[in-house]
Amino acid sequence: MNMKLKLARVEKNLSQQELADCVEATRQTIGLIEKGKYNPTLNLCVRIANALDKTLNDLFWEDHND
Amino acid sequence: MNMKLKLARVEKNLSQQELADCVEATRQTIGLIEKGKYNPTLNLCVRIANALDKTLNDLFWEDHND
DNA sequence: TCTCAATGTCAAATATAATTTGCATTTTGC
DNA sequence: GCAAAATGCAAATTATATTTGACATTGAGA
Repeated sequence: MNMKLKLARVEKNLSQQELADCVEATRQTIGLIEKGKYNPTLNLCVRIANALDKTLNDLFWEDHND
Repeated sequence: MNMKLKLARVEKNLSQQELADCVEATRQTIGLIEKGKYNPTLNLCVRIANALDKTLNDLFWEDHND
């Protein structure tokens, strides 16, 4: 479950459909990424980050310092 | 051309083949990503970043503040 | 020069990300 | 309660990331 992405989207008052339109993806793809059931491509991650004024790390990076 | 990735790999004294083995990918895939001719998946980007002790932003984020 | 490791490149095959379509379920506001 | 928007879900299809295998090129060292 990618909470960071979902929170960033909701903070911008965007529906999954609206975000999908912004990044030229489909609603389903956004939904799956938010649910963590997905392995998107880098380009799509970058488009999403830009659309939400975030960085890759903000949305997709987990610090596993082990 | 993804210089940041190439530099991070060379700093660790890893060949493309060795990095590929670390992240369970092929030499060709690593080579293409370094050449910027490629759109890897998020999982692979994360594996590469971890292998090189870097973050997603370190290797794959360009700041286009416009 | 002669290897040999490292890298570049190409084509074909495979794995899987992403789309499309349709319908079910849940919210939200009237 | 009702209607519409938003989200979840699943199968079939398309697009493309990744692999496999092979061969060429480059650079460093013996």
